[in-house]
Amino acid sequence: MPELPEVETIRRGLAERLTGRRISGVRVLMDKIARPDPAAFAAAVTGRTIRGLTRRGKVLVWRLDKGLIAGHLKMTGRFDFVDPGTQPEKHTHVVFEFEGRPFELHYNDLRQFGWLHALPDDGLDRVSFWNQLGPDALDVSPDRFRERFQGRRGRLKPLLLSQNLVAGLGNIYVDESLHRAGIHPMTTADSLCEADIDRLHGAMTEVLSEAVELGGSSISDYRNAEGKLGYFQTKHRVYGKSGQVCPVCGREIERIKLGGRSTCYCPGCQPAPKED
DNA sequence: AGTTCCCTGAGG
DNA sequence: CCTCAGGGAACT
Repeated sequence: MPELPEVETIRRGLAERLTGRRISGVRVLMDKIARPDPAAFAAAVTGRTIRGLTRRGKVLVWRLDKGLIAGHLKMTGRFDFVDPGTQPEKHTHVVFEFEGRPFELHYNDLRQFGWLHALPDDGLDRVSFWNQLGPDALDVSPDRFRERFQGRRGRLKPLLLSQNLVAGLGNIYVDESLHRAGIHPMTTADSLCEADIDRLHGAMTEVLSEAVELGGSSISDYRNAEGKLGYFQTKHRVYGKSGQVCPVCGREIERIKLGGRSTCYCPGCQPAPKED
């Protein structure tokens, strides 16, 4: 489940090895992963040199000398550097080869929800997902954050998950940010005062930047591009910890369903909002 | 605003 | 066998 800190960690790993490198060949093993279609993807990408990688929310963008690749890992997407000629694994869907054969890069995705989209330089704005993407969660000012949430009637958990308000948070970092801010996930945004929203922004910024520093959270099978684990999961206070004791106040962490997502919170640190 | 679907593997 | 996990699109 790569969210912002994991995608950022992967971005750094890819940038280190790929910047300045020329793609000599691409093999698409699962058609639906490569957009707009496998042939167009391979044609657009083959022979191109990678200038660098950027990120907005959970979307990775490879900047090429001509055109770009936008990619989304969804929950189980992974990039693996492997020796040239390595047999693709069961769930390897795209293989990149590079000039001089220093290594191959295998895109692996067990659930096949992720995608890689080859686009012309000005093409990102034509992808609806990009158009609707809010500002990056690590790049949004307190003022802008306040503007985006103030007065909204929805509950905070689904609002924070929706990428068009702020981009990059998933289930882990929403639960962790709300706990650090001391705000119950069912609270509606319009019931927060300015100071509450600022505190939420601060908590989110802290959680995300600490997670980036530790290389993200390795729960289930997340690895960075070098196959290494992240360590932020050791700092989780509520995510995946229902029934355990809150490290801050000692109350038992509870789990509810909200917007179809399992949601963990501490009833001590995050008191329930007044009834609707 | 809530539900369903996409997909596979893990766990009951 | 069933249910759950999850990001986001596409419904209702």
